[in-house]
Amino acid sequence: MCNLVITMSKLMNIYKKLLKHFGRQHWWPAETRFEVIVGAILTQNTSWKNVEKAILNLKKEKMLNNKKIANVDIRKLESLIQPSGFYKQKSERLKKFCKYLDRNYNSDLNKFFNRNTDEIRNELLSLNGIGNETADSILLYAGEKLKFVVDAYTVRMCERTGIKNAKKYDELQSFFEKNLPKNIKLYKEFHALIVELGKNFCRRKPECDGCPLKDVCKYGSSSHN
DNA sequence: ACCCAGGTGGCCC
DNA sequence: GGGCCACATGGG
Repeated sequence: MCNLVITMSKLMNIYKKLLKHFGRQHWWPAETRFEVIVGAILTQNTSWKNVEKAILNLKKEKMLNNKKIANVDIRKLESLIQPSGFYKQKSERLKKFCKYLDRNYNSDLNKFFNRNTDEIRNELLSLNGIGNETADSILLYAGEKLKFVVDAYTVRMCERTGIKNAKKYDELQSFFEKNLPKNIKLYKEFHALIVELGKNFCRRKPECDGCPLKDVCKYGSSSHN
């Protein structure tokens, strides 16, 4: 019981440091929840800048719409999302998702999300091209569900601060979900901040100069940098 | 000339 | 259940 309280405050301490240093991130950057879903699929192992170009192409062609993508010629879709990389598999997977949503929910995201979170999650995971992180990004940022998103930056941050040593997705996710207040806005902001941290400081080699977690990181205190 | 991006699935052992 | 690998574009 006492350990739980300590871990909670440690996590919130990290959150506060990140928020103070980077400010609010305003995630997810999208106008609709369908746009969130498209972005979540396109950004897999890809920089957001490239995804923005792809989404802009879809918008210019008025193609950012579930029924339209479900019925578009695959070559056309490939050419529009080409800047986001892996465009052949991404176009196929995106189209399959849209077809699935159209067939089973008449392309209605309200129907799709208006169910038990675990049920939606399992359904998302059953679709080709949607793994843990994409599914949870969709649940949290498009569906407003209480699901913490874990990514490679999260694993790295936890390892370096020593707050939790775990590599398995589910293990790390439940760690955050157990030790954080059940607050969707907090989940959204924390994940976004961890990504921002990772982009700036937590790369392969420790770069601790100016890092907001320097004083709680095993690389931050002495010999490194 | 590397290395990395807001990962995932397939194949092998 | 883990360790590789392909997938593709664009930026540092």
